[in-house]
Amino acid sequence: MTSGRSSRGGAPTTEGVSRTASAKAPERGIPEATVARLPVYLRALITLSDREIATCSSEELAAAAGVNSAKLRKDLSYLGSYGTRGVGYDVEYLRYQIAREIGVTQDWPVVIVGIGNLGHALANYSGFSSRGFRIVALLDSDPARHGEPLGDRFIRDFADLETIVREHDVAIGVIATPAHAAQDVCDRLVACGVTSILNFAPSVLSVPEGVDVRKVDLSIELQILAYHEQRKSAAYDADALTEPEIAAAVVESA
Amino acid sequence: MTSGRSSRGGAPTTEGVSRTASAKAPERGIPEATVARLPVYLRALITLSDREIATCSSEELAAAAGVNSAKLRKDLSYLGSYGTRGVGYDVEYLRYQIAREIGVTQDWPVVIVGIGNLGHALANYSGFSSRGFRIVALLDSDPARHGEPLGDRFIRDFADLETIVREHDVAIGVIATPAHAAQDVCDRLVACGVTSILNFAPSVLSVPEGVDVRKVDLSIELQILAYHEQRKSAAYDADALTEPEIAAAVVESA
DNA sequence: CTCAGTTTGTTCCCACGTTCACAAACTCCT
DNA sequence: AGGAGTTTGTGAACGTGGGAACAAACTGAG
Ligand SMILES: NC(=O)c1ccc[n+]([C@@H]2O[C@H](COP(=O)([O-])OP(=O)(O)OC[C@H]3O[C@@H](n4cnc5c(N)ncnc54)[C@H](O)[C@@H]3O)[C@@H](O)[C@H]2O)c1
Ligand SMILES: NC(=O)c1ccc[n+]([C@@H]2O[C@H](COP(=O)([O-])OP(=O)(O)OC[C@H]3O[C@@H](n4cnc5c(N)ncnc54)[C@H](O)[C@@H]3O)[C@@H](O)[C@H]2O)c1
Repeated sequence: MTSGRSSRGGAPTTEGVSRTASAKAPERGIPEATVARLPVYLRALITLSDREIATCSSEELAAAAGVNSAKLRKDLSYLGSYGTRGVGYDVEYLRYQIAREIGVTQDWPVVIVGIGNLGHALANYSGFSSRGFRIVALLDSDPARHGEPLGDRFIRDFADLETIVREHDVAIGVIATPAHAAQDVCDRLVACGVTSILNFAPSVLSVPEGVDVRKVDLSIELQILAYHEQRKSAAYDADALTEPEIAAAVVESA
Repeated sequence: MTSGRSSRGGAPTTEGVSRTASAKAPERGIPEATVARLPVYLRALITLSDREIATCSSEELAAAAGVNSAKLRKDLSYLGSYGTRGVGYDVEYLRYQIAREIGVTQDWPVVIVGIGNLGHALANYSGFSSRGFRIVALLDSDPARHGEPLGDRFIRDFADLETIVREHDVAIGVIATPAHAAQDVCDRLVACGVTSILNFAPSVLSVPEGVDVRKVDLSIELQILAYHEQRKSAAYDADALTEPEIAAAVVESA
């Protein structure tokens, strides 16, 4: 296999270059910004699919996904040429191609660690399973919680982690413990072979090379909103000046 | 002080321009990427402060925040010159300056709409109030939930939204309803005068100019992890096949 | 077949963000 | 005071991402 060549859109002239992808190695790598948008496109396509729409233009899909159509086309071009000029994209076909590229045609086993307020909400969340993720275990270190039924599972001892990860070949872990426990839990997950971590705790995790961490931080999101909110008020308040400049500005405007 | 120009990075020559901030108006604007990191620095500083550390270098603070020290210094330089060369930064002073810049020295009233699984977790979350955000109302459209006690509040009718927003001068709203209700809730929030929205529902919200929306989307985060996870396996699996080859591969594997 | 109309895939250019590297500014020791 | 050592603030190089614009590739009518 891998014989086809077929000259992809990428580097056209630099065919059988022998040097080992010096410095710049795009090598089928999709830009991170594009990867982050593919799930959005996928969701939009599923919506169109549910409405039994067979075909759509980049303009329509872009509108549904809330992005610029040029950006959408460029994003999709990284995956290949799945559209037809003059026509548009076949919804089902494109949907499958994006799902395959992201990797959600297969099922990903996931463990959740820390079943408190947030962990309970996550465990009850149906959007998990409907998008290719299967919760194989809910783990907590608190013995008082062990055995508690939740969704279609029971809360289990965090000490069982290694057994579970091995048994189900778990690659993705979710951390929903307090911040002070997060690094420790993270280390244990990594030690068991988990290589992707979604962290809800407000703490900076350090992991070895090859392990991906993404964080979801509510406080940060709110603080970003607060920053912009403050600037909106300041706009008519006092044109956003630093304190020392205020005096000077007053003089100028006079 | 200051006043002496000192040639800021921004537009130096375009001093007292009369045109209304045409097109490019950096005008003391802090880069978005920097704004997103300031809360992380703030958290790191609070940790240092709790440990009664009075001073820190950019190197130390950067390590605590999980970023490059050059990036940290550049980020801080947008706020002003709050460090001392040869010494470092005063923890308390810098902490206050960042908090002020973000706007968390004041208290921001927040409403949460949709008190289901996620809404309950958010309502119980202590990290809200400890970071300058005060939940002034928990709203749900389901009459069965009205009056239910939660944290130090009760769940109230979504219809009360306008009264509450006016009374508390709420600028920030959190949406935790199902996706199909999100746009409607968003419109109602905006109509009442809310200008910043944090959206947990997996849907694209459209808002008028001047309203900020940030989304937190668990599924997207997991799908991004899945993408990278898939590439990790593919690396030694089959060197990344092109589409036409997939069909062949599938046949082979059968 | 040809031509007009449509829509994709790609190129080009600009803006933004990251990192390096170094002068400027400070402390401390002699 | 002066010089060695330290650390900030920033200019410049580099890389990534976004958007306009257009050639290429398709459809369908005449
Ligand atoms: N609740 C929210 O809405 C919310 C929002 C944003 C972020 N967060 C963050 O998510 C995390 C969890 O929040 P929460 O409200 O669910 O807290 P919580 O205290 O309700 O739950 C934490 C759970 O983790 C368990 N735990 C503690 N140490 C553990 C360990 N070493 N191993 C395994 N389990 C352990 C505890 O037994 C508890 O059940 C916190 O870091 C919080 O800051 C929560
Ligand atoms: N539960 C999770 O862990 C989780 C994780 C990520 C994203 N989400 C998303 O967050 C949202 C909420 O999830 P959930 O699990 O809490 O769902 P849920 O069904 O448990 O709760 C939704 C709540 O919203 C209320 N509601 C419905 N329509 C409303 C309206 N028009 N106005 C006001 N309230 C209304 C319902 O009465 C219900 O109480 C969903 O969009 C979900 O996809 C949830």
